[in-house]
Amino acid sequence: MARRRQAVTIRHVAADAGVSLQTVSRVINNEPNVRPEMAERVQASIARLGYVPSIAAQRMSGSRSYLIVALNDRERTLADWRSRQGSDWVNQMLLGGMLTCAAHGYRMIVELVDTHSAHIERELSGAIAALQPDGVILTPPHSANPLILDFLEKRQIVFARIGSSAPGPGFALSTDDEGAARDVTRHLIDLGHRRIGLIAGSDEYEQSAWRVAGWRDAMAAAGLDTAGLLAPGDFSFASGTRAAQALLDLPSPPTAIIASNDQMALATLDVTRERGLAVPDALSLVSFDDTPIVRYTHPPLAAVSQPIADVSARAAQLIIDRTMGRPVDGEPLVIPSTFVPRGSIAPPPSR
Amino acid sequence: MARRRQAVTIRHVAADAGVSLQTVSRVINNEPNVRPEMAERVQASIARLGYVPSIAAQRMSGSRSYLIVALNDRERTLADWRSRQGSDWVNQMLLGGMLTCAAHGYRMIVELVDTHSAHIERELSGAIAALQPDGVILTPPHSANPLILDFLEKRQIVFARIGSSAPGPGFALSTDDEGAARDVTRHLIDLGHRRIGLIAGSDEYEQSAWRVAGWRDAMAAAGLDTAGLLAPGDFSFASGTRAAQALLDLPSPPTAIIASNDQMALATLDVTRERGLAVPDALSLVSFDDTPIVRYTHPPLAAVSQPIADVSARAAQLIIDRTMGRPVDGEPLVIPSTFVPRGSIAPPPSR
DNA sequence: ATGAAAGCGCTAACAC
DNA sequence: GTGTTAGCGCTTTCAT
Repeated sequence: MARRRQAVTIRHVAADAGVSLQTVSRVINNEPNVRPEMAERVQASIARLGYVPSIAAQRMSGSRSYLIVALNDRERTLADWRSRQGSDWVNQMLLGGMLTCAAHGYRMIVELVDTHSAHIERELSGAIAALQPDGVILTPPHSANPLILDFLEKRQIVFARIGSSAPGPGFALSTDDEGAARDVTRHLIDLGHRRIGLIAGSDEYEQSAWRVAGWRDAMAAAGLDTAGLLAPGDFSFASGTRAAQALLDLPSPPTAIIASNDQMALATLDVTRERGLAVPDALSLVSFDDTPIVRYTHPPLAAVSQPIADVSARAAQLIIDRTMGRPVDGEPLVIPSTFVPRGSIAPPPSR
Repeated sequence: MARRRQAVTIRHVAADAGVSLQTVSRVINNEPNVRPEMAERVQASIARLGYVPSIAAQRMSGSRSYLIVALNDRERTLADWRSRQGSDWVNQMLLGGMLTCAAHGYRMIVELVDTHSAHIERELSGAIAALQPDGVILTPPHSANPLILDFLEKRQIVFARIGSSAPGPGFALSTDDEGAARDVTRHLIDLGHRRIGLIAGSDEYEQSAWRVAGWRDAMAAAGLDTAGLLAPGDFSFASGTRAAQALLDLPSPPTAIIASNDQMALATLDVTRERGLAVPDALSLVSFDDTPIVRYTHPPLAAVSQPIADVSARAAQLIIDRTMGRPVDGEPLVIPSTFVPRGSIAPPPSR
């Protein structure tokens, strides 16, 4: 194996510029107490030699590690990747996170941790100890896992919670799921729907409750009853099938269904097909997530699109700013989702 | 900002177990010259204290960095992520790569580098200097970029080339695109097709030429002419549209078209729709990649599915083995693609 | 404003 | 088999 030694070190730069290591270090880190002309000379040497600091060495000396860990749920992420159903959550997270990180010399590194693991603290602790990241971005359902939150808070690690709206330790960033659910429900009501069913997501996700709340809210505001119209689900296709069947078996079935994610919406679409129910003529259908495939189903599904890339970009930015010691607004951040109407919605069938 | 110091270091373990640092180090790295009972005692201390080595420190001392960089083309990857067309190349790469890495205490870290950049060596060099990875996994088109290959070889960095079949520096791993193209073409010929068009991919990708070769080969073996049936493309939707139009404008148009990727196949599907050509009755259509959405088009597209997860898992394994000093077979590796027949293929229309 | 010294956590090289 | 020493590349003290 090749001896791996840094080709160009701070020492080379210092020698080349005729200054001390310290001065070079100050220039690299934009620290004060360097005369402009000195700084310029050092910069020239850096450019000439093609010097890039080793993040391992920076980390070792007690400074930043320039690493941000994005913590995703192992089970769910792997299931998504294996099923190849086009879930692009991780892609969107990387899109926002990596670009923001790159702009500041940071790297984003994806870690999979099982939120149900009995040893979750050990797993997390291991990842932290090995990587020594400057910050951690939590994604649902980790964002609401008290074991993880406590651990990070205790260790004083800077972190962000994506999909959380509560204040508390760590930056909270959410996508206004309640508002989105309310808007969608209102949209359907405006189309003339009176019985609108909701297929809920897993309780483990905070979003699930918000979506239910938004739907309830809009229904109540319109004076509509929700009794029996809430079907439990867990984001899986199978649970979507069960929920859709339950809703459509109702004595007075809904004329519109909102599914809390795309997989359950696809399941619902399948159920309607089996029953010979036309979408959107006999049943309107809306989903959450807006993964790529819902644009290709027949009909394409109207969906709530969530700005995951924006959210993860903001999360990374907050962590970087905080790490750099810049003043940061720690208030919970809400980045609105958008409703994308497509062919799966229409006025209810006239009786 | 919180002072970031390792909570438990090798020193704590050594003290706890009553041995020297070196012995602990040997145990961590599974090195010889440690009596089983000693090793056991050390392991016990490690477990009790929850010790995990800092990879920064390991790197610093000239050992492994436990990092593998996966180098993807910046422009194309970002375009895929932004367009949200369900391209799951990166997901599949992470699936295979991350799991293999994790099994050996490694991490995979995605880097985006523009293969066309004038400063590509500088970009690469910066990433290497900052991260000091133990190995690099090249993806197309980087796998065939001589600037990158030379750079890595010169620096004696262990690397793998995904999508390359030529021997040479670095491990070559490919998916038998030529064989897959041959099989698909033969499949169509067996269905009765005589005029089979091919929409080629970008020249920048080695795969493009192989797919053409496989198609040519199968056509020749069946005594069929390919004159005029090869349409250039560059993997983009727009190029697919142009290519499909050119093929279908032929005096004697093909009864089947093979597109070198899903986007161009989708474009072809659109063109057929505009022209009122029924797929598969009037035209059979096959694509390469098998991204999630092609299962949801109407009709769903038959496609060549490539084992990206397997390939990246093998690539990571090769790098890790080599880094660990284990004997490794450096021969080019071929992991076959599989053809997934779906509703878009049928016998040609009878005249 | 600049430099010198010490040390981060770990492993290579060398003793014993 | 085990321990000791030196040093990786950088930043943090603390001098000057």
